[in-house]
Amino acid sequence: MCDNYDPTKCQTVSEMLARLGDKWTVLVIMMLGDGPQRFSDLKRSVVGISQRMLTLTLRSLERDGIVERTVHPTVPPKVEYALTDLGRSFGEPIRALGGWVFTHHDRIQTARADFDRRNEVDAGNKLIKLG
Amino acid sequence: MCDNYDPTKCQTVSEMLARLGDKWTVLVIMMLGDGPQRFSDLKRSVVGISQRMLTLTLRSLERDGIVERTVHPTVPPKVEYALTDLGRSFGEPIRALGGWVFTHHDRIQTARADFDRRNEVDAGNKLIKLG
DNA sequence: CTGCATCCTACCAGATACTG
DNA sequence: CAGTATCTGGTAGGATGCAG
Repeated sequence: MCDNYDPTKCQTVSEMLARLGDKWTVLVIMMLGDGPQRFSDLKRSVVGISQRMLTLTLRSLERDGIVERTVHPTVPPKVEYALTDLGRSFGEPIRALGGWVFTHHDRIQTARADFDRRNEVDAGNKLIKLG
Repeated sequence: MCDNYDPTKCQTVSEMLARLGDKWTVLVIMMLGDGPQRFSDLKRSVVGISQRMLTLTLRSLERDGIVERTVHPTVPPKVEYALTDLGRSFGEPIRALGGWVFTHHDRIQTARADFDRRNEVDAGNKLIKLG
């Protein structure tokens, strides 16, 4: 894909893919798709995420211009996160990918089951050979 | 996204995203997009990949039904890897994502530069405060 | 409430050496 | 040629404690 393109851009593609690959990024983006959210709201809705990971994830997304951070200098502090235009447009290809997995979910599952079954058989054969 | 859907499928979505996130999967899929390739061909074309990682990557993709493995029982051994139909169709959303990054590459880069610049300034302010 | 710093662990990529 | 087996360093990420 990157053969006849700017290698710098391919670098960025890899980076964004790696970003998507981590456990939390997509979940956070999806949550923010419903509208701006406070830090603790996100912490609650993205079940299982640690404070640290939420902070790190949001920082990365903010740096890439996907998410916008707004601090209300009140006490107690209130910080809101929202998708930028860029972030919203990023959601589209992500959803496309999610959609693909949904439609092909069954084929993937059966492929895995078949593979695992074959491997068990192979393991059995190996045992026979060894015995 | 997964709110009103089968949680099992969402699990699969996460898994596939994680798959995409790793360093080599997408590269391998792209290489195979040009047609079937032997193990050592892939090793050569996917620059920097180790034997071990190539094996692992191909096994995962084979398990998910993305890649098909054909052994020719000759000597020396010859093993060919090819995309399945599922694999080829998987390429589409991936390309869509790659395309998105390409088109928005500049915005991402400037967002990052801005963010980093702001942070340097902040760091400077902190130092002033501390001094 | 938000978020940084620190510590600690488990896991994984990479290198190397060996096998059919 | 196409793998497997084993070791090791680096890192992602959770838990905890402190601060503004």
